[in-house]
Formats: sequence, structure tokens, C-alpha cells
Amino acid sequence: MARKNSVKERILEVTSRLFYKQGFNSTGINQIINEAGIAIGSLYKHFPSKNDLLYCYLQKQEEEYFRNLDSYFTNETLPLPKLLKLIDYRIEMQQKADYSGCHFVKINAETGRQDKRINKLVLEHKRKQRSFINEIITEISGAENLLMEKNTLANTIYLMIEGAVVCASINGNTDDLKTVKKSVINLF
Amino acid sequence: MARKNSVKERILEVTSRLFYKQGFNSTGINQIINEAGIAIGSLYKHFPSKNDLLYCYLQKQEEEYFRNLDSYFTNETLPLPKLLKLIDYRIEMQQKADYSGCHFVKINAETGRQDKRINKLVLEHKRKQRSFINEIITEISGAENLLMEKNTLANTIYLMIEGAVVCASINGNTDDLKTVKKSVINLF
DNA sequence: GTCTATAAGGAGATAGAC
DNA sequence: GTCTATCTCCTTATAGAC
Repeated sequence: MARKNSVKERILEVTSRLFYKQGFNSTGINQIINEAGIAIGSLYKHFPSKNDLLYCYLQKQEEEYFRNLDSYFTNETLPLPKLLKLIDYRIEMQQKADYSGCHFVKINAETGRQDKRINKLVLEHKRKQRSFINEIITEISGAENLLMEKNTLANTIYLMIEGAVVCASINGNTDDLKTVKKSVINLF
Repeated sequence: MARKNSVKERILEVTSRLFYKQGFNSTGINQIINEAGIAIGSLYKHFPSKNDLLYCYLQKQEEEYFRNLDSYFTNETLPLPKLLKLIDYRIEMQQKADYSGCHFVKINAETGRQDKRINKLVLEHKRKQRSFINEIITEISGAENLLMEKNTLANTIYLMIEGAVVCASINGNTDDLKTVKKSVINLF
């Protein structure tokens, strides 16, 4: 029977939307199956527990984040334009309706470091984001003109973006991400 | 009857610890009254609902944050030492057992902008933190030597700290706050 | 895959006796 | 202030019929 979306995909889509919008603890199994239009038996067949659902949700976000980022980068080759493009990517994410910050930071705020399996996914996602910036900074030539060590510069930019995304989720606008763009330009 | 702590104070202390450690949604009324050693009637006499408890918890954190910050600042008069002292304050907070990030960011991650009364407290706290840095930067003399506008510089430093605190809560260490110190020194 | 029934427990909140 | 009882509702999860 040909279908647009499999049951499993539908579950994950609805789960992603609800976990993100309402939080993990505030989202119930019943709401998920109602909005996905599936039976509770089907849900537990695909995901043995609500925690498994959380795990798969984060895996999905991880995969989507870097897939979309890749397709967002077209022809930039120089470090500064690359960095600005990365910030634009975050601005564009923020401008989507109902965007309210990084999925991983939100889950971390709710579940902390209690569940090691979840915490590992969060740590890995953040490590990758940081490496992405580090690699761009490494490509800078004429490092003798820089204000600080390359590693410090990369972390500085990473932390600014991280802070700006948190502020965006609190304030509901992209003002701080635009400040980061200005700041990064001044740092070069 | 002379007592060290009033019932209301005890409720708020236990609530603060549990909301922070476990999250708002994961903490039940019953756990609060058990750990505080009080009766459920007493709780609802002082706090008509769990949301009132959340509101008072954040008010308490707001008050404590700036009171402790004031007592942390002793004789610094120059902008750079002041900024480094501010970062040291955050490092010291992070080094406390079970510190896991900013109370307000955590609550924001859980409740979002749904409850306007709560969101207002979060916004106000963050506005104050930002103003604190802005005022320090304003005192800088010889602004013509700065890399960027004072306002951009202040926001840059604020965002770095915000990002480093989020990372501290994820990674469980103060490495990024120390990077911020290095970075701030380089910016002057 | 669907449906319904149900277990077993926890949630927030209220009322009344002492 | 204490205690216990209770209401109503929701939670995750399981089982079985179709």
C-alpha cells in the first residue's frame, strides 16, 4: 500500500513538533497519537518507550541540522563569508514560525545530564557545531594579523552564536544574531 | 515559636533546589512537601498554585543573583578588571555542586513564551545582566582605540558569557568561561 | 496496522478534622 | 500550622480482539 509517509515517519514528525513547542515533559503520548492519527499500539511497536522517542527525535534533528546546513552553503570559499553564511543560516532558522532556540539546548535544560544516552547526543551535536567553525578559522591565512589565537577566535565566535540563539529564544527576534555578524566582521 | 526558617522560606528553598535540579514539570507538589517536611495545606496557603510557586522561585533567584554579584565586587574601578570579575563570578557559580546553567534560561526552555508573567521575569533578568555590562563598557576612556562600537562590544561580551554558561551546563565544566576571559582581554 | 479496555500510578488541587 | 481523605484528570504502558 503506497503511502506518502510511513507511520513511523508521521510519529516522528508530530513528536518533533510537540517536543519542541511544548517540551518533552509537557507532551503526552496520547497527544502524539491523536495528532498523528495513529493507534497507541502502533506507537509502542515502533518506539518501546517515550525515552526512545526522545532519542530518535534528537537523532532526526541532528541529521536535519547538518543536511540543511550543507545545502545552504553554495560557493563560499573564504573564511569570513563562510562564517557570515553560517550566521545567516541560524537567522533563517530563527525566522521560521515558532522557532524558539536550539532543540538540543532545550532538551538539555529539561533533562540535564541525567540520561547519559541523551546527554551524549547533545554533547556530540555541540562538538560538531564547534568543529565546523574551527575548521573555517583554520583556513585563515595571515594569522599574524589576528587579534587572538585561532583556537580562541573560533571558540569566541561559537560562544557568541550560542548565546545569540539562546537570546533569540527568549526575546523572539534575531537582533543578537545580527549583532554577532557585526562583531565577527570587526574581529577580522 | 522561634524558628530558624519560616515555613514559607523552607518551601521556597526546597522548590528552588528541585525546580533547578529536575526541572519545573518533573517536580511534583508531593515531592516538595515531603522534602520540605510540611503539610500540603501549608503549601497551598502560601502559594495558591504551582505557577505561583514558579513565579516566586524566579523572583528569589533574581534577587539572589544581583545581591551576590554586588557583594562579589569589592574595589574594582577599571572596566577590564570589572569584566573579568563578572566572569569570575559566573565561574564560581558554575563550580558549585550541581550547577547546571542559568535558572532563567532553563525555565525559558521549559515554559517558553507561553506564560507572559513568567516570560516577563526572564526578559527583565536578562535585560539587567546586559545593562550591567553595558554600563561597564560605557566607562571606557579612549574609545577611539576600540575594535568596534561600544554597544556592539558590550553585546558581544554579553553573548559570549551567555553562550559559555549554556555550554557549561552541557559540558559540566568552566572551560568556555575561561575562554571568554582570554577573549575579553584580547578585545581591549 | 486498527480499536478499546485497563492496569497502576502520579499529577494538581480541595475540604475537613485536629 | 498539622494530618488524612478525596476528587478529577492525566500519565506511561500493556493486552487482546479485529
